[in-house]
Amino acid sequence: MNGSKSVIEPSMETIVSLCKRRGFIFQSSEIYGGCNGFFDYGPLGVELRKNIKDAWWHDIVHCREDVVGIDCSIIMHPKVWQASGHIGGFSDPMVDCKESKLRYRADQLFFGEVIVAGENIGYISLLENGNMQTEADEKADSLKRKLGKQGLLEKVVLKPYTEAKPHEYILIPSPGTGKAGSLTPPRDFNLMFQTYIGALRDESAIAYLRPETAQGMFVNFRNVVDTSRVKVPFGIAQMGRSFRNEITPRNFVFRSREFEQMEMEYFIAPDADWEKLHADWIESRLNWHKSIGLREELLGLDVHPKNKLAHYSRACTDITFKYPFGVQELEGIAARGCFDLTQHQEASGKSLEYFDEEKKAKYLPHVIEPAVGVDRIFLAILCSAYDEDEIEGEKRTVLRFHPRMAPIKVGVFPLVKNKPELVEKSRNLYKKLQRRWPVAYDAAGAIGRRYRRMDEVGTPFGVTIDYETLENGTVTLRDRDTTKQIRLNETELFQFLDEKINP
RNA sequence: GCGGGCAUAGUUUAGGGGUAAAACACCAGCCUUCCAAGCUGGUUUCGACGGUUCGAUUCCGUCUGCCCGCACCA
Repeated sequence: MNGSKSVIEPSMETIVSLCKRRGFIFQSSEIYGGCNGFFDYGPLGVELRKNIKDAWWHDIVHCREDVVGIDCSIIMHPKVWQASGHIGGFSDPMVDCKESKLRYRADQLFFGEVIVAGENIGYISLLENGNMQTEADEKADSLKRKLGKQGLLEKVVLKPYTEAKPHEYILIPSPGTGKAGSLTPPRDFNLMFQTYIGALRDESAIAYLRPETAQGMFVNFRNVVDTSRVKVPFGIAQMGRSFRNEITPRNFVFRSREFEQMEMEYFIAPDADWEKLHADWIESRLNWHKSIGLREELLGLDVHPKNKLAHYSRACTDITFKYPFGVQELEGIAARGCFDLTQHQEASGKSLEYFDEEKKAKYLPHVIEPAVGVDRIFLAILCSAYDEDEIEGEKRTVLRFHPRMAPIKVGVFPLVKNKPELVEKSRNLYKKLQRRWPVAYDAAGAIGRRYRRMDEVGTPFGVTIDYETLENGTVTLRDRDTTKQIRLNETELFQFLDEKINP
């Protein structure tokens, strides 16, 4: 009997099909053929999702003295995204080279016709720079010699790629490879989902769905400091939906266009030992993931090398998880310096400086940011919990969820359903349990079948009302992982469940 | 975004230019004193749109979705 630890590492196919079959996750808008990059959580999925979020909020906000929560609007002032850097390099039309896989800004990529003796013999292209005209004429000359053309070479007239005519896209060579035919037409490259505030589609009404929740904490830094008596070091936490338009959805809910983040900005003094604080948060977050049932041997750390850090980042370590499709980032813990507050202070013109009573000094705090995706944890929990074993020669599929995460905590069954006394007693117990936990009642089919149904959706406990219940009031409590049974009276049952289920 | 593969019931799959099938699952009933038992009955399927054809789920095209590489990304 396999009671303690999962050994199976399921395929994505297995997970996806289980999610569909048991109502954890459906494809969005499925009856219309699906909507790529979006997902719907079904009756069991919504419970698991809620358990993840509740656990995070409970452990990060309620169980700490130094963290408070906020909940910001998804649409914020467009200037927020200007200051954060999300609007910038990404709003211009882009050109991809299919061969070299390089991406260029269309307005920085120039091209020109090469005309010899009044006849077009081809095109040249180059990236914007100080002496492009000279470079262009050199390229034109070498093309002329390569093709062995005679006659007068005209000076190249350079135009940005944005002005190329549609028939020219396949004739213009890629600046990387020098070969024609691999450049795409200029395309708008949108990091963020764009929308309009108000009924009129006016340029001045452009707004964006947030691509991350973090900016909400920075923008509200002043408000929180002024109203909640927090003192550095302290954190502001938020969970909520974010949207990214530029990604390619892949790997089920791992990477989708609409996802839910749980983020915290932990503000510290500029002269604090940020490396130690960063390390503490990494350890604390790793332990948290273990506590909600992620398998230890599938968790890992990825320390980003200094030369690969984003410009606003001093250090970043990912907590990774070994998914069926590979080791991937689960949670990022970044030391972000004071980049964001500085940006918003400048852009808004409002002081975001914090006055430190102890130090008698004003400063912009630095920040440690643990940021994790709800959907990524969801998937990691499923992968950790999935197991197959054998009970008396029969194959069994079981989700070994931590009781705190299980969508349904207890299944209640009358041993047989054609004995009214058993049915009545179990309905009564079901109603009582229901007031405290999500529970399920099932009377259909043989008792073994009902146990297995509950195993497959990860219900940790089954309670069966049998003939002995009628005599002395005790019930059978069956454990999902071991399938062992014990007898308890009602008081003992509630006590037992309370200990196991609540953190 | 680029390249390749795939699309039949809730799931896994068979089939094939002429009334679409199996297993499991699910629902109802009977039976059942603890691990997917049995019996009876039942629900549900050719991703969408066009074309060829007397007739298309099957052949062709377009779209959508899914899977696998590469790129991008939390």
